[in-house]
Amino acid sequence: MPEGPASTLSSMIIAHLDLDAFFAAVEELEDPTLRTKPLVVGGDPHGRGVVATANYEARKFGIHSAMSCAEALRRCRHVVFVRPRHSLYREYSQHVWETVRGVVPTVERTGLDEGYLDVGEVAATFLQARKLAEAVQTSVRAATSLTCAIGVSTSKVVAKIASDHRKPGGLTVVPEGHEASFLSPFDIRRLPGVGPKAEQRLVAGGVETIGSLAALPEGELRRLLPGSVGRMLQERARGIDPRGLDLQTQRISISVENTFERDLTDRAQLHAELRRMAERLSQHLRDTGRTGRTVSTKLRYTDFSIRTRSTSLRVGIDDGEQIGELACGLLDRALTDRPGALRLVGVGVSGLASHRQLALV
DNA sequence: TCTGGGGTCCTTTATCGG
DNA sequence: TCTGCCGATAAAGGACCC
Repeated sequence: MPEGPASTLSSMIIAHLDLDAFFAAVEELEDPTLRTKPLVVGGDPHGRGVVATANYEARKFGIHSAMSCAEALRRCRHVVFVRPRHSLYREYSQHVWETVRGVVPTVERTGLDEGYLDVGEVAATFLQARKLAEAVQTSVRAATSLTCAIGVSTSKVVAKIASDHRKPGGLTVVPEGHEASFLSPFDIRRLPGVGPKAEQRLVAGGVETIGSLAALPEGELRRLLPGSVGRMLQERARGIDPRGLDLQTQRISISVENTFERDLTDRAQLHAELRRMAERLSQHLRDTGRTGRTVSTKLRYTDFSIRTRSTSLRVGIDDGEQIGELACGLLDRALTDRPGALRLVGVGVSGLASHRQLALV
């Protein structure tokens, strides 16, 4: 693709960076004997755990993220299972992003292992952007021994699909003017925002590639994906995505949830579980100097359907007993509306405020 | 004994005061 | 006094993402 010194660019240049099999890669660095083995970071293969990350050895057996660990074990008898160590991943992640900011200062982190870079701030052309992306890859590797894939284009959506294009470790640059033709052949599911539901609807309507979504007549689009979602996805399928980098980092809600080893019906046990989770939540609130005004309880029934009940207070709270009490009341309400055994309960708070804000200023 | 845990955003519906 | 409308906010559900 041509990427010559394209005069002045009115549009953005955005890169998307994605660390390769991040959790698994960290575990391999911590224990190099894992490097040659199929590895899954995730839950209990004999319980209800799922795969968080599989290394590339494990992927050869068809193992991938979100698959149940039991299924992963069936696909490869000698796969090694490791429990996630999130605080370790956070440390590695911080180191990575500090390194990235040394090359491109403006970054939006969208997860421990991925984020967008404002390359346009440092590069004027796509040729320069490519050099910069290579420099990011080199420095991350030098600083942390981790590898990453990067996509560069004029928008978030194209940069993201580009970073996914050559994995692991690849670099894909899609210059201005080539966005739609680059996206066109990809499977519809690769478009961010198209999940299982939208995919099903689109495929039922004969739309299987991003290009055919881009070309879909207005009426057809409205029939398959009503509402603003459809229009937005079609715009993105055409490579049009006005979103800039979102640099604000404040949490909107925090929550704790737990799937039981076996489904639970006993009210006292459920209450005890909620109270323990409320205590954890409360600890987290106090550690970070925040309170929440809205408490919600989440129930997942055996058929996987989800109910939530929530209640709002006039003032924020951080007390574990109080949150637990409210959460139990909400659980009772939900179970009155729809009785049944539960496989998961959760409790969350939103409407967060930081009560040390004034003191810090 | 399929199917985690932590989030965000959007839409619809209910409720309430003016 | 009754009714309708409007806007704001809360509550609930759904889809999606890593």
